[in-house]
Amino acid sequence: MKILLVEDDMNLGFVVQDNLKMNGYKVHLSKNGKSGLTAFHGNQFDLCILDIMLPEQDGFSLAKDIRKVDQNIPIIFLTAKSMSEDKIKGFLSGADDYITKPFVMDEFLLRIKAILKRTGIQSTENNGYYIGKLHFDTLNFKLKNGDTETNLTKKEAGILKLLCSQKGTVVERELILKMIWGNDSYFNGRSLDVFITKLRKHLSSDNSISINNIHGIGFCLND
Amino acid sequence: MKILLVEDDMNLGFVVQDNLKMNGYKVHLSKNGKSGLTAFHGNQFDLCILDIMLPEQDGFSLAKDIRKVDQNIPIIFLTAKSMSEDKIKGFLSGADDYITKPFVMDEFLLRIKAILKRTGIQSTENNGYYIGKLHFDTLNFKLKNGDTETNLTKKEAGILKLLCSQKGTVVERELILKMIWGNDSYFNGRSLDVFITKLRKHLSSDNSISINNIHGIGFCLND
DNA sequence: AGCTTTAGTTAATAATATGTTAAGTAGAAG
DNA sequence: CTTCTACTTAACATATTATTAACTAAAGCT
Repeated sequence: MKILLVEDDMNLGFVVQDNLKMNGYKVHLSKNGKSGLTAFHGNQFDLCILDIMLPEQDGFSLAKDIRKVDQNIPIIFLTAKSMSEDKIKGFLSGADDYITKPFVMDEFLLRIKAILKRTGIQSTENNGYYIGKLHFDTLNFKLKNGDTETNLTKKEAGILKLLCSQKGTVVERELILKMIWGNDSYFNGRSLDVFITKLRKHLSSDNSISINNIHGIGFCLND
Repeated sequence: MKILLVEDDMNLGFVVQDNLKMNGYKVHLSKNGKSGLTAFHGNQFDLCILDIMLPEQDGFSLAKDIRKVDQNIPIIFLTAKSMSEDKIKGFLSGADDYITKPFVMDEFLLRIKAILKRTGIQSTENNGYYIGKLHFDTLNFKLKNGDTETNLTKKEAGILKLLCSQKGTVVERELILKMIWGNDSYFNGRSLDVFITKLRKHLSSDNSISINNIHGIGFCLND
């Protein structure tokens, strides 16, 4: 049971992290939206806990970016007491909850348990994709073709996941750069091309699969 | 999806208005706070876009007046680059966002989409147009005629989108140049004409479609 | 008609974007 | 300290797209 925790106040962050660990959860702690998003792509989380007040990118906006990739992952927001309930509820989707700071840890743990139970029933966990006759195991970063397996690296898997989630339509370069690298500069851009080459090689065992470039826009996975 | 736009610079105002219309929003443009507020009372808007620097009443003050009537309507502020981030953030409530002038229209549209999604109002996204018996997929930059597809470039697609959004009426040269090239000063190049030629070729598979020139004014897409 | 401006088209040139391989780097693992 | 691994950067080859120039055609004006 893996949790992504994004909290800029490191003091609070460590306390929560320790508490969660003590209760059997694996926790990744990020201190801003950017590293949070990167972590999200490198791992398979079951739940996100996001502080709303973050430097640079606020929690709601981070949630939005996360939802681009995973529509179903539950998100719990941490809010300051001053924030009105109405306002918060406006941002919540069905899978979400929020808790007001300061909070009692026991209550927090109950909510986590509740929300995981709630979503555990309906969650159509997306642990993989079928691409042509290959199977992409997003959980273990593996590409399977019948009985042969290939291991993908974090970034390879991250990019492929993005492409899979939009199979058949264009995924813009900018989006990939933002999601996987957290920013967008010339050199990242070249790095992305290198990864595309690698992915093409990995996918070449089924030649009905292709990653097509749309010049000046982005890439599109087809099978 | 109705937007109230308050902007005293009419030049900018019209460009933004056209862009928004092109993307499926209904837009009311006011050039000062007073008429903006009047418009707000006479209509039901889903989003307000307010310039901060307005004659007489500034955007923040206008926002306050609007909030007296509707606490939840999202507001996006247009700010000059010179304004400090701190100062702006002081005025923002949770439902608000701001964007610095000059801005790229695409970014602006993304923000609007984001804020509308956040607030639960779903936008009627326009992913394509029918032109004669062709279909223009604006998401994937493709022109489809039955089973044959043509890829358009970014600029081709941009121009065609503009023409489609105003199908049957004239789109002024000036407007196209401003929207696609971002150049609202004098433009010597003949690039636009070259692109019109290219688009005509792309559309020639259905000869009921035509891009007509209105001498000295602009172009008009018909089918 | 004769002149001037605007538009249509094509081809050459310039500017950008992408594909690929290989060398460089930094951190983890041994 | 070495080795391995994932990733980044550099370098070069290609491909695609955009702009410009040149010429032709049409429209508007006196």
